[in-house]
Amino acid sequence: MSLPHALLGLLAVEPRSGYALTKEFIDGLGRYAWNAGHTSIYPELGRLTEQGLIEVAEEGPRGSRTYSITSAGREQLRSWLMNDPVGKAKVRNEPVLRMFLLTALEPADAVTVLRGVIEHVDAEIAELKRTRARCGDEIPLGPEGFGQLAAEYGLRADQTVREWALWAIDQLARREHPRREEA
Amino acid sequence: MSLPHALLGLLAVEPRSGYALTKEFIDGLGRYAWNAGHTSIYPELGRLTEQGLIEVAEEGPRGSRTYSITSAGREQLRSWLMNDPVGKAKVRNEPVLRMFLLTALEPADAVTVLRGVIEHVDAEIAELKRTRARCGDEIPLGPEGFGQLAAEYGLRADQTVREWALWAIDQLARREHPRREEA
DNA sequence: TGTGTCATGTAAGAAGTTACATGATTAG
DNA sequence: CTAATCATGTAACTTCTTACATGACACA
Repeated sequence: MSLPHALLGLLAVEPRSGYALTKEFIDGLGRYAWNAGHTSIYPELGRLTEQGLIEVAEEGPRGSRTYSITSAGREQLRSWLMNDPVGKAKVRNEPVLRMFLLTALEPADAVTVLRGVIEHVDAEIAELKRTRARCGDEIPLGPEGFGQLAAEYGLRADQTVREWALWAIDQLARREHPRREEA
Repeated sequence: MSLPHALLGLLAVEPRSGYALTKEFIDGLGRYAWNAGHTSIYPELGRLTEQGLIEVAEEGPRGSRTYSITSAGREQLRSWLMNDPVGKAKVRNEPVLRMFLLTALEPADAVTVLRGVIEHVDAEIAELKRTRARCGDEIPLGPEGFGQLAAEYGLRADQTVREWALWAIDQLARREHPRREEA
């Protein structure tokens, strides 16, 4: 269960409301790392507040509450990130699962899907490049820097998928050679 | 919920018992794509059997049942893979989440973690390369081919993480320049 | 005044994890 | 005969998703 850590991490970078955090999950973290809806986020913010790891820093217009991380929260986050040194963490990645299962399809079908994958990552790559161009070369500190590290990872991950998909198409084409008329 | 599809995919490649499927999740699919324990797998096999998507092909020694996919199951899998053309699938990847949250740490701490990440992927890369060397250059059909596509993806993904981590360390070093004595 | 976005919440049900439990077979 | 692995299962608990629900504020 990493949701509380994800929230602590986001709040460590910048205080935010539950609503803002939800949006961050939808189009930031959620794409590559961890997705969550507002119905998990709000109750979790309540629990973290009870535990003294975050606190309400400000109450705004429509009953909105801006949360910020406490020093206890920062310590907790740090110990989570520094201890248990990578490895046994759990992965649940549907796009990757789909790629792995492609071998169960007829090669021709698999190639069709792979072409779709390439189209999709191409669109994402273009978008990430546009974002990066806006920020220029220097990596700012704070919230922008955060997005920058993540965006760079996203870009590289997408490019890797792209190249792998091209390689896979080539492999599948070779397999199709021997028997062209198989149903 | 992709577990049933993951099971259909594995059984489409080769009939297996629940026990064998569980092992596949632990050291195959589970690392990059989708993890599941035997306590989710066995009940799901029951449900898939009821739905006629898989069937018991053989009963072995210790009450073991070898399942195989039915043609209905194959169709179901195909339509899942071919339709909804990538995109909105859900990701929940703890290792990646950890990487994203690194910006919330002191640069020095972040670098420590990143070094650990590099060590970890180095070990994994070495292992995958050994596996690939055993199989040689040609990609066999069937179960081995399946593992091969996945292994190639794993290798490329790990190498991407490795390079990104090096890049990130460099970025963090630059941030540290201006103020060396910050706590 | 009404449509859209902001902002939060509850509740039921599905899915997944952890702990517990059992017994067969194999290798030493 | 004993430990390890094979092989499956149940039950309680936690977590997540989906559907439902409400109201404030902004803009046209």
